[in-house]
Order: sequence, then structure tokens, then C-alpha cells
Amino acid sequence: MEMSDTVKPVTSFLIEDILSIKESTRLHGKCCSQKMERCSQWKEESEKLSAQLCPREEAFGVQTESLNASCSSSPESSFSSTGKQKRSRAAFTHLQVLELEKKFNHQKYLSAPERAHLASTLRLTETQVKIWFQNRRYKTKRKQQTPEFCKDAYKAEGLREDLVRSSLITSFCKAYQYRPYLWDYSGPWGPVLW
DNA sequence: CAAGTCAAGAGGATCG
DNA sequence: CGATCCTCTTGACTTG
Repeated sequence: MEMSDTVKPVTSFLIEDILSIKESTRLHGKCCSQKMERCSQWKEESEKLSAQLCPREEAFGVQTESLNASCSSSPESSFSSTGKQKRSRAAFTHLQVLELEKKFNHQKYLSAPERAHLASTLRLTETQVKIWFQNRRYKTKRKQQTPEFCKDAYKAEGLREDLVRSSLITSFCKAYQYRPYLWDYSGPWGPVLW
């Protein structure tokens, strides 16, 4: 099923603030500076891995072990004490997520051949890539709805926009605590993701 | 331990 | 009818 790319542009004020590290740090003090520390660690790691992998997307045929890392895409069945099969949750590597995000930033929907290619490149199953894009689109949609909801809320309750703004950024910081490398999207792939 | 994230499950809708 | 979509939920996992 080919769908047109109808993703709405994201509220710009939020993005601007999110992408301004200094501003976020000022607003969130310790919380954000810790995250930024972790972010730079991740960034370093990602850069090393990317350098290993390939410099450009076209060269993606080159595969390395680094992509496999901790991803449990092979569903080894483990059982709980009750004998029920334990549900496993694959944790994609940062590089896998990075490339998925990169692709998603470029196109919100993948054709079957594109999906197959991306899956083999990242050493994931096609289903994993499909589900990742599905979840990612849903996440994007929810994030877009949140600022609209907040705007309505502060209008209705007479709240100040800067306060709402600051709380939105706090939410963002919280939301990406596990994926600090997403700050990278202020970089060459801009203008942006959400 | 509560709260949050996220991959995967589930169910209904749509399309060729 | 199968593949894929959207939406919401579930359960493993992490963080403070």
C-alpha cells in the first residue's frame, strides 16, 4: 500500500528550543546537563561506529558486527517460572536506531524492497523494520497532538506560553532520556524530526 | 518502587 | 484474501 507522505510540519517553537542545547540546559539545569553528558558519550560512540560502518548511506552494503550488538532479533524462547513463554523485547543498537531515524526522517513509509534492503543492512527482520516504522509514525503523531493540546490548555486556563513551553521541553528531555543521540538531529539531517 | 520508554501483540480498517 | 495501515495495550526494561 503506497501512502502519501502527509505528515504535518511540527510546531516550530518547540523544535527551536529543543535543538538549542544551551537553552535547554538553562531551563533544566542539572537534569539536562547530565543528559548532555550522556549525549556526548553516545555521540562519540555513534561516530566511532558510523566510521566503522560507512560514511554514506549508499555504501550501506558494507556490514559490520557492530550492527548486531545487543539486538535480540533472534527470538530465543525463554520461559518464566510459571512455565509461560516469556515475552522478549529486542533492544536495537543505537546505530540501528540512528539509521532507522535517518531513513524515517527522509521518508515516513517504506516500500517492500526498501524495507527488505534496510532490514538486511541493519541485520533486522523485515517485520522489525515494519513495526519500528509503524510505532515511529504513531509516536510522531502523538507528539504533534500534544503541543496542540497544550496550547488549547493554556489558552483555556490562562497559562503563560513560556511556562507551557518550558514544560514541553522538560517532557522532551524525559522522553528521550534513553536515546540522547537524537539530539544529533539538529545536525545535517535537519530541519527536523518532530 | 513508581513512572517512563519502547518493541511487540492485538484488533479493526483499507487497499489492490 | 493477504499485506499493511493505525491505534491502543502489554510486558520487559531503565531511571531517579
